[in-house]
Amino acid sequence: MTAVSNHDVPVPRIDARVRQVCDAVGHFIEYWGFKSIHGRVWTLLALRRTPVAQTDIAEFFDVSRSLVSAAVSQLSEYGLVRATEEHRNAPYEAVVDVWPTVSDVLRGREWMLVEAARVAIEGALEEAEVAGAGDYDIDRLRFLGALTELAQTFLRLIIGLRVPRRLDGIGDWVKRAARVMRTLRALG
Amino acid sequence: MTAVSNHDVPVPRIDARVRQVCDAVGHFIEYWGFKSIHGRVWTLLALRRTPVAQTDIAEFFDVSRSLVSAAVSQLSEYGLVRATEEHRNAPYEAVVDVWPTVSDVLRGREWMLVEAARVAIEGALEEAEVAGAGDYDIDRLRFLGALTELAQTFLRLIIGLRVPRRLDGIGDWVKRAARVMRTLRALG
DNA sequence: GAAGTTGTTCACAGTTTCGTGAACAAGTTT
DNA sequence: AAACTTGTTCACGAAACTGTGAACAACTTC
Repeated sequence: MTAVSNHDVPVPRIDARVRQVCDAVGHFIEYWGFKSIHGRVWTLLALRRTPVAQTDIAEFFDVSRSLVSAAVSQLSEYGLVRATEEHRNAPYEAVVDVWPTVSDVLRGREWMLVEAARVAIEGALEEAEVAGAGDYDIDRLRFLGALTELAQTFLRLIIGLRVPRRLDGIGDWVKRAARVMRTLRALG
Repeated sequence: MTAVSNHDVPVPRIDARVRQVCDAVGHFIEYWGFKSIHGRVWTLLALRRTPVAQTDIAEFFDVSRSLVSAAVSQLSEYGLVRATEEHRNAPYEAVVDVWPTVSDVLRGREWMLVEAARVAIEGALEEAEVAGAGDYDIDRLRFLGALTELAQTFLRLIIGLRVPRRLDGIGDWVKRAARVMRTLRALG
């Protein structure tokens, strides 16, 4: 695929649309601790019918091969992408079932953060009992403690959740989830 | 409060514990699009029984007054903190009910991101119908579209949710939420 | 096996982010 | 009103992040 032959083959218009989808997913997951390039690469692999080589990916997004190499290797570690063959130059495909990874991230990252807060609050409460609360409002501290436990309850449950993997059945899932959430909302 | 008199007054040990709590909260909210200093300042104000001046805040965290000034003014815009009097040097207190702000953030930030993805996917699907799908798997594209709608359903419901404001009653809330989440889990 | 292609590594440039300190404005105290 | 304290603004460093290009290693093809 040299420059000359490339000149004669017009880029399909669908490519531009798919690129927009990849960018949107990239932006979205940027707010979830991943990098934009990870979302873009995963989305492209998820949408392509056949596995894609790193060179193609780099060309598609107009970025360097080094960037794609790093992104693919990290996505591979996360288990979000896999090589279709054994050898080094094998093209990659997306792992469509991303929930195990999302679940792991929540368990690893969010849980640790909340747990650190809970421990700190616990320590402050003990110190307050021993040496006095000083300028601080102990009830507020207890409230924060209760909130961390609430967060941990949710995290535990969300981690155990099952998210639909295939297209069929997702409609029902949405409806049932909506009904349950309405119930939850009424309780608040 | 000069350097000399300060030398004689030992820093209460509870302060160090509270600082740890503030740091933990700061780290946590860093993953939610805010800055660490915002979480630290809000937490200190929330835990102090009386309003706090900016100079005190800066001293407490050992950061510059300029940083605190910016942080407080942004927290003020968010409605997470408020001056207790009208004049410029008034000390600040925390707004404990943070849910309206969290809700706004979700509505503003997350919704826009998901909506952008949905629109892009919609466009790609239309293009595929007109000009053909090329190398792409249309079912996968439809699946992504269904996921964005699922996400939007959840966002809509979460935005309408009520989170407890006071300490009393939070225990019940946690229990009921847990029961509902177990139900949801069983559906998945 | 020589030449070309693909993936990896690494030092580096461009940008963004975080926080500082100095200068200034606003308010307080004596 | 002079001296001091407090809050604001802004230009600026330090550090982190993103992506690049060149050099190299692993593979393929002719």
